[in-house]
Amino acid sequence: MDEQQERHIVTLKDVAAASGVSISTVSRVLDDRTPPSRSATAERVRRIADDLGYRRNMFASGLRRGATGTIGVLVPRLTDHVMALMFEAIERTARARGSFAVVATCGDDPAEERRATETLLDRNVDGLVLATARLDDTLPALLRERGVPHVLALRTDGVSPSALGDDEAGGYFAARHLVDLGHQEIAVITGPWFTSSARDRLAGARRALAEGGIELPDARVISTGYGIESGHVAGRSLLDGGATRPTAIFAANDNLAIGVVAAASAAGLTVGRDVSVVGYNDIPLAAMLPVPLTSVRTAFDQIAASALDLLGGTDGAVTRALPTLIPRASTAALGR
Amino acid sequence: MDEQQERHIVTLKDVAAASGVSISTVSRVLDDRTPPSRSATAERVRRIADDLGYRRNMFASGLRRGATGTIGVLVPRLTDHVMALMFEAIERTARARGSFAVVATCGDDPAEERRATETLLDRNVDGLVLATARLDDTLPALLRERGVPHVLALRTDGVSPSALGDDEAGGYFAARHLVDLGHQEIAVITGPWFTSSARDRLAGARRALAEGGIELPDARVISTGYGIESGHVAGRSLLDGGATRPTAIFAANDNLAIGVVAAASAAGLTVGRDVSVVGYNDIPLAAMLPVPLTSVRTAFDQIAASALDLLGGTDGAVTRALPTLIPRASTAALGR
DNA sequence: CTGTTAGCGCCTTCAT
DNA sequence: ATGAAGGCGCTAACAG
Repeated sequence: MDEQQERHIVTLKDVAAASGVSISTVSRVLDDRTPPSRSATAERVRRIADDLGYRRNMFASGLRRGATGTIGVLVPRLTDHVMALMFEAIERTARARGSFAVVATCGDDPAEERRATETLLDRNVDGLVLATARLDDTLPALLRERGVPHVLALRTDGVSPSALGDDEAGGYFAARHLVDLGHQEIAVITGPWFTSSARDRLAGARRALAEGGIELPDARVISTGYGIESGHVAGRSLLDGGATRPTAIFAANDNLAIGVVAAASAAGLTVGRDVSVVGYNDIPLAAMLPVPLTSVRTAFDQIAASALDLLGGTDGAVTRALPTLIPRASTAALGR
Repeated sequence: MDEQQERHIVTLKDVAAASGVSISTVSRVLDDRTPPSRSATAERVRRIADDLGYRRNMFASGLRRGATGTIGVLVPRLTDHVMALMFEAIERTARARGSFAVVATCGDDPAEERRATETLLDRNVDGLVLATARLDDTLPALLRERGVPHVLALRTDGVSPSALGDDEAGGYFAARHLVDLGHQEIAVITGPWFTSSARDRLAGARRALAEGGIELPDARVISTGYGIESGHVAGRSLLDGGATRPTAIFAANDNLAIGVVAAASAAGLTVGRDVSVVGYNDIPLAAMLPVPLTSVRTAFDQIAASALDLLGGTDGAVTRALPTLIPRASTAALGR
């Protein structure tokens, strides 16, 4: 279809020459930020630009305008399914709003986080979405000082604008579900203590248990990482406990839950019969496990939308998207 | 530590003024592409630039130089663990070589793939890594015509430079492993037929079976998607078959294998005893499943390194990184 | 609405 | 080794 050989890259000058108007006119006609003119020349210029295969040079354009139509996203790692889902949601949302999302990964290392942030800022992003916040992190404060537009996603430092899931409610739903099934011996495995999500999910679970008049001794609360391995270790320590073994476990993350399930299998227990397990986030895999996993579904799209809203917004707001409990076979009433 | 308030962004001009030299000198001193000068002024300028918190404006710089130090990566989706692993490997490698990797996702839709490619090219990437190639895809041809530096990763169209895993060898290892365990009734579930990886893995499996003098009837070969769900469906159809049921299944992807395992559980079969299952890629989850999954480990880092090598290279080469079989509990000798 | 003019910040000849 | 000058492609004032 396209016959033009793009050996030479088409610039505004070429389009101007071909249309017999000035460069500025072309620039204005092709400006996508204003409602497009419907005048005859405008139409013609647009057609010619299209025929020639003109594409705006983002460097030149970005140099001149302030903004770049790019937002930077920082996540610990994309191999964490939760982060991949979050980023894809942000990417979709950004695209729908006409911008482009670039991602950088930084593991769990604050120094690396700084470095990655600088890298993104160097690329003149219009704003930053951080899915890395620790409660003890000073990066958000630094960004606030520097006046860099930013928003925290999934986790908060308690100060900067944040687009969160309602982790307290999610934790409540999960634990309430177990209580409703008649469980009394319940344990909670929560994520790293430096994440707001870990604390809030535990707080929600505590509320549900308190309502049911159920004790949650400290020995039944384990704070650990967010990886499968952590769940495996925690699960083993909970399930090997013989008589004191809990009949139900709320893992504050599907990875943890998967680790727990593996530990249960290894201990000869059947999940959904001998022990009930609830996860969190409802990653697609949850539904496809040998024993489908009950989980709390996080509204990633809603969080992404809020995040981009807040990026534009004026000052420190916090949104909390309500999650949904998805009951599956991994949880069952006590005593079958 | 940094005391300067970056209200005003520091440019070369500022550094020049503060050091009492010309802009061009500063520009030269700070040019990271050439071996850094060790002269007195050079050292001083570098120090001042650092103190002032100077950061090169990539737009201005990119506008002037041709290159941007950015490579674009195109993947179908990051929620596919394989793609997340591939991208992270590319990101790491790129960073180690001083560039930055940006990713775009495009699903399985060729039209969307074009759009995403244009988006990346608009951002003046120095080159493109595509992990999306279909055998019937015309995008690589288009890029070749246009002279856009690019390399295909994981999958090839058979023409453009490609950094692949040795899928034929991997398929061979997987099937050979099953043959060695004494299995005779073996089925293969392979990925979409438009991917070179699906075809090559099947070809390797065929070779191993042929060596063992084992038949692979067409009914025992299923070509499907690369998702868990596809594996579940395929697994069900293979395992429900009563007497004709295979004793071992090679799934050309861990997702497929997980789906098969779920189907096996649902059919009341114990994986590793009643049926052996081999996956492919050895995603971290594979080792953590209730029954740890035997899989063929893909050398993502090696593929990433080759990909970036080929991006710089002259013309159409193909590299194939040798994978490794990782035996686990999901495969066992026939008859226990 | 259109064209002219003047840079955005940086890099790179070309002279010194 | 250094400085002066021009321009990458685009956009934002400023006239007309």
